[in-house]
Amino acid sequence: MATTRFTEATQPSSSEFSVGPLELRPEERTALVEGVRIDLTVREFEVLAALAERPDRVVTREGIYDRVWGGQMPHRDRGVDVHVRRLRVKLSAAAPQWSFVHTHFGVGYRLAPELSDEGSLGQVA
Amino acid sequence: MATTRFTEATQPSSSEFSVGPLELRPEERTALVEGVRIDLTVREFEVLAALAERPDRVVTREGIYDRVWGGQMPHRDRGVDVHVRRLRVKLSAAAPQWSFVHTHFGVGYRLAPELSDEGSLGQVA
DNA sequence: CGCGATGGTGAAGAAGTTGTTAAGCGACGC
DNA sequence: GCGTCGCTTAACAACTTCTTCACCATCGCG
Repeated sequence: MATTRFTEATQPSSSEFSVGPLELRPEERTALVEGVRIDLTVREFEVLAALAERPDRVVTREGIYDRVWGGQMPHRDRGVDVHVRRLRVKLSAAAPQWSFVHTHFGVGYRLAPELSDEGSLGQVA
Repeated sequence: MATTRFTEATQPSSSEFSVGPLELRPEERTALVEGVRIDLTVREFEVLAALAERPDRVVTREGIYDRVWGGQMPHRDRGVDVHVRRLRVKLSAAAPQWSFVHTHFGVGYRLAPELSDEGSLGQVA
């Protein structure tokens, strides 16, 4: 990757962690895919973080809600869904060959970086 | 697909348990056979859980119904049967050499992982 | 062996969930 | 004060799952 080298200067804050090609920097509320920074809003980042804290685990909507907004999720609230969508849009824009967030019908979402089968091919129409 | 390694991070929730090669994670409504996730719907998982809670015991349809749907099973209801079937399909798809759910005619079902006799034979298409 | 009862199977429609888009609002910076 | 940005909410479309039904296979019993 053509990441500019900051010989030392770049001290990783203790809290940052990564899941596959995804790197999270909670202190900066910043995420990187394969080294490329993606611009997430605060909410988007929080949702991502909620999922990233339990990679490959299904996190319920309630769990995400509580982790991001705090408290009980109002019945039929769609906030989580909408933010997950925007997250997906940004993630796939930054790394089209990867799929990260998987839906578990009736339960919630799961974060797991997976290479889409069309990875080597040009790309979907 | 490229299986991503989740080095550690994944801390097991306290409630998960297993029966033979089968692992259940109630919080996530997720089941694994020999470590491989199988995609079960919520109902399917609940039925499996109802059986898994009493391994090798015959659980009556009424028992399963009450555990999954709650309340008295309507006379001649076939819901349990239908879901058991779909469960079987998915289980055997994930682990063809195993048979898990056994029918007890006139009574109910029993969960017991058993190696099918053709396990060693190469009968794979 | 024949019959009634029970379970297996496949399919269609109903019900429930999620995807997607856009409008309304408030906060912020200029 | 105005324009921009992000969050929330609503509405509709698309999709998945559940339920129900019909029909066939199998079981148990006389």
